[in-house]
Amino acid sequence: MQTILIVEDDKTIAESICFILEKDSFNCKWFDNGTDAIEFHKDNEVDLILLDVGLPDMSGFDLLRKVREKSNIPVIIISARDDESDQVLGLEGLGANAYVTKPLSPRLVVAHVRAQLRMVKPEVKSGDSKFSINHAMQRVVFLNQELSLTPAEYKILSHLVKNPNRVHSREYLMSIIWDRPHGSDIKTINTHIKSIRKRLHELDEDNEYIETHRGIGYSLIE
Amino acid sequence: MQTILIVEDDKTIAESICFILEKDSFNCKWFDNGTDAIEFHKDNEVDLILLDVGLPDMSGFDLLRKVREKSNIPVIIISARDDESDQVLGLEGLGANAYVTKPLSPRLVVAHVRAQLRMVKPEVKSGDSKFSINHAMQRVVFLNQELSLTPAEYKILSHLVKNPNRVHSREYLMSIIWDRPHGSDIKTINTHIKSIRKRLHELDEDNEYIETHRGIGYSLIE
DNA sequence: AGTTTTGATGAAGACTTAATGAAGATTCTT
DNA sequence: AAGAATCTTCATTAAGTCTTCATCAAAACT
Repeated sequence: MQTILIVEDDKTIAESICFILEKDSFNCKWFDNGTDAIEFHKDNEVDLILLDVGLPDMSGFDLLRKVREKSNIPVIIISARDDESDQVLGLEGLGANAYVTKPLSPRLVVAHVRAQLRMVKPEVKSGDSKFSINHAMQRVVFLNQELSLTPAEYKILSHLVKNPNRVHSREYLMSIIWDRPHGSDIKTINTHIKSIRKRLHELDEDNEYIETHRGIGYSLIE
Repeated sequence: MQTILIVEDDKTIAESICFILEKDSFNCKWFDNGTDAIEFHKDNEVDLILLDVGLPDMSGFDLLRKVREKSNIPVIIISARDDESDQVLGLEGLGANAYVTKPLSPRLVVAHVRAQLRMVKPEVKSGDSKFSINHAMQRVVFLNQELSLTPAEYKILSHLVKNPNRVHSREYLMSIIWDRPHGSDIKTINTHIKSIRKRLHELDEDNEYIETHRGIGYSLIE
């Protein structure tokens, strides 16, 4: 059974979506504020989040940001605002996966949920890797030792660890660092990679874990 | 490099989307009708389709249906009609992955593209050929070993691997290397082919995989 | 065969891209 | 507001890649 987290302060909307989702045999958890939702997400396995951007206690985008620090699950944003810049900000900057605007029909929402869940990766077991992630502590563990990383370094390295053996473009890695579109130099990534490599070298002098792909970006080798 | 297929009969829209996607280092292929697009999709590796439902020769939904017979790649539907039933039909019935309505901003489209591709499953190996492509690592795999290639070599060889047993003119191979018109010598290709051959010989001394077609170009033999 | 055309080859130089170290700007803390 | 940590930029150096060129080899043409 897959669990959908609904964060929506309008009780009527939330209930009707819940109703249809549960009829569709999803497990459904509703919160009317961001704080509780984050708390729940921290400690429970959630497969998808339906997120209203207009919440009483925090912006939906802030919540999305928090969620993205921990996981890559699909997030569908519900918004009353049809304003495009919000859409781009949510989607591009923070990795939301779809966008629906109010007034919304429960059926359409369910269609989106299905569309997203259809393509979620089966989780890859971390197994024998030398890397792992301590979500709760915001730390990357390397050779059983916790690395002390700056926020940007953590964001980059944890993403590489979650998606090893594939190339990530500088543009993409940049989008991981920033909360919002930010016009700074793409070469900044080189510097962050440099310092991550330095920290890894301190623990394991011989090996090169982060590979450079000329003209494209970087990858982490397991 | 990931390939995006754009099926859109409005040239202005298609070009502006292409422009931004290519700046974002996607490979972009545009068709203004469904028939050609299906043909291309049949023979080439496509990572995502941007599909306008209002096409001259067939309904976008028909095209989506055809595509779904072959693959599960993400499809983003572009529609002038904001009518909900169309959305549900496309999304739910045929497995489209997202929906944007006109008028659309190229930036928003790109954001959707990224959001979708972020969660696509790793490619599955194709089978009996001695060549395959590791998309995620931007590497060509030959006899189960990953070739270390320069960007230009990768572009050429991966194209040959995707389209084996057919001759590719030097002019065309050049166009694959460059992002923009570039006035350099057509013989440059000879040199790139030379170094690709050299790398292949290191792994398999006897055989000649890349065939020269005098006065025309090269082909890869399976 | 001899001539012409086209491709292969190896190597040099131009060019592009990345790594590096350090300084300046920004943000966060106290 | 001061100080520390972090992020970004910059200049320099290093490495890798692309293109060109001269020469040699192979095929096509007379």
